Amino acid sequence: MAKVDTSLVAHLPLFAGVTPDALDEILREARSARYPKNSAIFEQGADAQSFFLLLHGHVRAAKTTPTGEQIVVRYVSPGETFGLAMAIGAARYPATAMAVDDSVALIWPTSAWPRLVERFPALAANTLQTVGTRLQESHTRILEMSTQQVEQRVAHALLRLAKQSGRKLDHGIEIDFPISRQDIAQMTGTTLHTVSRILSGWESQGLVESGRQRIILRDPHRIVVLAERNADSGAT
Amino acid sequence: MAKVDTSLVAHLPLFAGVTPDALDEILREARSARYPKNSAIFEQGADAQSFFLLLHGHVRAAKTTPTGEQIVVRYVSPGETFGLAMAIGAARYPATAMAVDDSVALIWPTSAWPRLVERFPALAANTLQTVGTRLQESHTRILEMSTQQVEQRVAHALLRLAKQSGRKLDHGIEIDFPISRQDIAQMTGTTLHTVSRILSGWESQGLVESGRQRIILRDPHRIVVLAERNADSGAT
DNA sequence: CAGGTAGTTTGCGATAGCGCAAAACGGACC
DNA sequence: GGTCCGTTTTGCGCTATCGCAAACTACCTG
Repeated sequence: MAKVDTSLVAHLPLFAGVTPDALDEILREARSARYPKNSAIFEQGADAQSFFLLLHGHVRAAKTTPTGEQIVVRYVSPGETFGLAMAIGAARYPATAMAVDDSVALIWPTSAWPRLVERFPALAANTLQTVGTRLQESHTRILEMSTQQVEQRVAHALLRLAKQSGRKLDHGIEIDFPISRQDIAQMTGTTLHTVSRILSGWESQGLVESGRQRIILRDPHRIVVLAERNADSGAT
Repeated sequence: MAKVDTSLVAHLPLFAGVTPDALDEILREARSARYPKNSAIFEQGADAQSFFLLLHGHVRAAKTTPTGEQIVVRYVSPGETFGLAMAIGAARYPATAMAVDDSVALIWPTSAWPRLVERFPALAANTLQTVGTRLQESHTRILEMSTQQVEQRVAHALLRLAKQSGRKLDHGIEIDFPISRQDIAQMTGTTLHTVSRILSGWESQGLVESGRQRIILRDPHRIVVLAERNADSGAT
């Protein structure tokens, strides 16, 4: 089993308060794997045999309804964990994970979790923190879906993506993994048609520049204004 | 400080794997308080000085936008914790908690949490479990808001309330705390008007019986059917 | 028991956004 | 360099749901 370089992960929130020796021991239980762009990492409903720490790339977690509609739960960035079904005592994955870019992740067998937590209680505390934060974000998303119009929700979604995975350009911020209109629709609870219309509108105003699975925020500041504007304070 | 009866709480998930002695020690750090119906327990944005375990009654957690709109995050039932801001490392409460019925809760100072977790790691693991479950539920709610029509969402919401806090009647299930049309609207991302129309419709079909802050599911089974029917499989 | 307040019902327009359809576009692969 | 497939754009009609307004009703209070 290839040795994982501790220095790459030691600073992550997951390992806060874990001694180097302990970290070494934790990493010895992991293996790493490479996932090519567009490959599935696990499927919703499958046995949760592993949990993951993303090292490189980007992963999309999506939930599917019985009728086949999907929503994007989140995009995972390097340094974040995913597939933590055991954290909620679930035997099966509640969502599907797919690499949207060539990606590399550390993988632990789910069965190792109870033992690791027992030996290193900080792991549970740290994981609680990140899961709690995600719960928060989830509630914010529900609030937005309940109270805002589609345009504002799309604005918020893009700003969040830019913050989380934005690559700074000379003039603007580019979301640095491939993302389609459909993906954005699935993050905001709308349709790809509506997203397309909105982006077209923004493009003609110089707010964004976008193409096939590619979005650049050309004027983040004005997008922030859009995002915060409440529904009725609009055009004259 | 009044002694809390351990036998009342020993079986709760929060204390799974905690020895009676340890439980005793944990409870010694808590006090209990009574909250009359419609009184605020804490306000969104206030310093998170305490966390809570509900013993009796029902508590509504709601989040408010800058513009004053509200959503109901959840209803807390006896045996559940709330106000766990520290779990996510937040210094302020992210929502407002209000007793919807005369309620009693155990209260720990937030400052006690790190010490308790250190002495009793099972607390962190157990809390992780419940927070994880809530995250799951949150995602389900987002999925519903994204893919279902208002009527289905209301059906799901009522069924969930009935399961969580339903009182079985001779013929039907009554939600056993006061809940308004507005509350249901805030759980499902719609308006009280639309909820009222939907309930009126259901009432005329004998699905529910309802009045001022009171709802009885008279025919849960048919409501399940409504909830699961997808949008286009409707009337002829 | 009268009056007031908070919750509920209902009608009636207005509209944001959906759903369908078709065309344009851009890459990737042969 | 041509072909093919997935993505994006755009038009157009439709409708679920909102928003406002007004009337109604149940309960609480004095």
